[in-house]
Amino acid sequence: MSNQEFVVLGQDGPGGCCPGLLTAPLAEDQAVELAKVFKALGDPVRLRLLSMIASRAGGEVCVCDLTPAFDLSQPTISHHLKLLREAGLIASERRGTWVYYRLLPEMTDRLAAILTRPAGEPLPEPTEALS
Amino acid sequence: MSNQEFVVLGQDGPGGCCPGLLTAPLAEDQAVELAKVFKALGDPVRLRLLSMIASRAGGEVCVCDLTPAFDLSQPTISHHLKLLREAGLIASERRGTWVYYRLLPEMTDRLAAILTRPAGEPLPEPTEALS
DNA sequence: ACCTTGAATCGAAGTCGATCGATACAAGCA
DNA sequence: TGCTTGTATCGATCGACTTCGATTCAAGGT
Repeated sequence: MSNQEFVVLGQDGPGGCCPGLLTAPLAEDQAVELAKVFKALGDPVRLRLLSMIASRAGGEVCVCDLTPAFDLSQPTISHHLKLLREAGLIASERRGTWVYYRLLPEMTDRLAAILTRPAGEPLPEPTEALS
Repeated sequence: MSNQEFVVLGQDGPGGCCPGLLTAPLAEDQAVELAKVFKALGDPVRLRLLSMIASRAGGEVCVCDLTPAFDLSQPTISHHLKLLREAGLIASERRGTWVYYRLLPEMTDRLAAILTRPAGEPLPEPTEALS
């Protein structure tokens, strides 16, 4: 593990919280960081992995339970889990022979906040059919 | 326009709303559909485009205002706008010589809901440092 | 020590995606 | 009609991504 690059995202200096994406033009740096996380979510396999991990009672899933749920090789699943981990969406812990993954809800919370518009958005026309 | 494929996402049969991603294991079909939208968000240029469109007072932006904001060719910007449009995130309308884009808040609202966990999530350990 | 099982890493192969220049299409104006 | 400007499409290039088999690493058990 040398030049691996993990997503940290903003930190929202004390006082200010969640610039928003839908309210201000989003600086290039923030766009690059955010895109990494969304890119991690932009694959059906990873979405299902995340969903299986997040929805598990107890909050943890053994890789040995995830791998057989897909028609993919074990290295491929491991690769996808690594991408989700580097995106800051999940964390892993080894206990004995097995490795357990769990959701990092801070990241999904942050994404949800970023995609939420601040209540009374003007909404130019209610539902004018466009292209 | 023949075999273009636009994302419609779920429709949430009458009564049930927003399965959630974080609460249930997410079926393969839904994962494929959702992944298309997140993939559209998984690029810094598209995130900035979406942000510029969404945060614009009046709700509309002319392409002629978007293109010069990037160090990219006009066909490239047009391509990114097309992907955002096919993902159901924005819509376009031609008025005379110019084409205007606006946000489709239904999709961002849906994504925000999908990423929101249902209030009292157990949260196994408060903040135990993992890998 | 050796072997077995679970998981990660390592190349390699094939596909997908971002970007460009060239070109086509749309709309207004001379 | 032709010219000009704004936008979309086309075809090609090049890098990134998904997937695999083979291998390596980690931990236990014999």
